[in-house]
Amino acid sequence: MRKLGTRHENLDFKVYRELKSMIVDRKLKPGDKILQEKIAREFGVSRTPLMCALKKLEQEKLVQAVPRRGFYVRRFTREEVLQAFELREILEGLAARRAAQIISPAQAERLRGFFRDADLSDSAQGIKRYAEEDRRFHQYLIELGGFDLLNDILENYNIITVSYRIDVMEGLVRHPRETMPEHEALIEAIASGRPEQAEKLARQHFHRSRQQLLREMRQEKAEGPRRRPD
Amino acid sequence: MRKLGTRHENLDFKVYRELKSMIVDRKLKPGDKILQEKIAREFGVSRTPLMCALKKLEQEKLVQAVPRRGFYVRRFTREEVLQAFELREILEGLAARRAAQIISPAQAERLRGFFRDADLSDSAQGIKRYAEEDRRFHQYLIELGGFDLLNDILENYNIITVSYRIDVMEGLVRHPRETMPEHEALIEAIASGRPEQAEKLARQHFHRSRQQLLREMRQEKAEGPRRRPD
DNA sequence: AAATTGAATATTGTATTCAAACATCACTAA
DNA sequence: TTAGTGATGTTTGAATACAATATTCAATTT
Repeated sequence: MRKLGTRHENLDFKVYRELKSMIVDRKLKPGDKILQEKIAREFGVSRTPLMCALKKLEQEKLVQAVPRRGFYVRRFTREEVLQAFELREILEGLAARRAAQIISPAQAERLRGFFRDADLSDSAQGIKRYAEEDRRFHQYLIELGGFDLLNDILENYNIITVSYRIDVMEGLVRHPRETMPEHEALIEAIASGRPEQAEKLARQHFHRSRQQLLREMRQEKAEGPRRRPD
Repeated sequence: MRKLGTRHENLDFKVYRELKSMIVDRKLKPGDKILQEKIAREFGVSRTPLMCALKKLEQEKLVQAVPRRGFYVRRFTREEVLQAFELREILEGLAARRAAQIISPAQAERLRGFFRDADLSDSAQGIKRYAEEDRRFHQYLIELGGFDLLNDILENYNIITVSYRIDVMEGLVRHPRETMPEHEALIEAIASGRPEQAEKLARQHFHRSRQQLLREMRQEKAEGPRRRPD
């Protein structure tokens, strides 16, 4: 006695998902103006649900609304990317700790399966696969934490997506050969139920990536900051 | 050459703010159905901007949307309140650390002004004032951290609002006489620029509140869980 | 009486419409 | 040439309109 309208999915949500993936997949590029009429026609909906979807994306900071002028795909600043990493350091640290506390044997087995046959060469293919596995791994880790609010936050603020917005190595900040041992140690700490160790390792993992990112940014800045087209 | 439409504030945002404060102030109570026609008439707007505002509030989890049935004011579960505290423990810990790193003399002075002439008696008036000061203090602390993303998250997820949703002592989990010394120590650690100490104290502060909350919840459950009118 | 049906009514989700704000561009004046 | 001005066309923000779905409640059946 409660599965009435449930199943039904409103148009605006579909539009929201579609648009979001277009932005994440770079089909819409930072700075692009969102032509409502055009997108609405493409999606075969009116501007009403599109507008709603855009407002949602605005809240997530994927698009920027300028009143009376329209919506633009947002560009993340260096500062924001850094902040995303800083947040992940503590939030995924927390998730790792909780995961280690409540993990089931079946989950531990699945967790240990990650990166099992990773290709650590420098091939483009290998890097790409590793980057994908990296995302899946972190996603699963957060899931394991069972912290709904945390989950929502990371999801809605695209914290993770932002983290892969570096322009080299498929968004990876460090080379697989460097992060692989860290992943293995973290997996083992969680799978074997050692919360303190898991949290420490997760934080270390992000901390190192953040330091690396900082170094790169400083270097980039020193080399002469390219003008971004406003 | 960029302050064109800026200044203008769309209707849906005004409606959003108005509705949000109605919910936070309990003019709309958990479980209440939101009658769009009625609210729109009251606010003197059409349903279009109201709908948009409701979608925003849905994303923040202040209201729940049931497709084809409407929007309802959400009730926060005990679990959610606990999770809010758990998050604040680490997020405000981080904010405190950063605040201590970058605080200016003027800010330090303002910070030291908090709770200066707090009324620590048991009078309803005193408790209320203290609760208000508590909110302002934590708000300022987060501001001082200068962590925009963190700010947004705490704001948008109503993490702080949820924390004051306890039904006793104006939402305070512990008595002012107990928290006052903790506040003082934390203020001093930040104002005098001791990041590690500040983070430790902030986390301790929340940890204790969370433990207290847990105790109360267990007790309440043991005494017999009251049916909530569903 | 309790359950079921189904028309009447209300509400929702979306499309359409419209006025006001903004962009564009040709034209004028310095 | 360049800055300013106004005519013209777009785009936005919001109201209204409307079809689909949900709710209500009286009438009917069991």
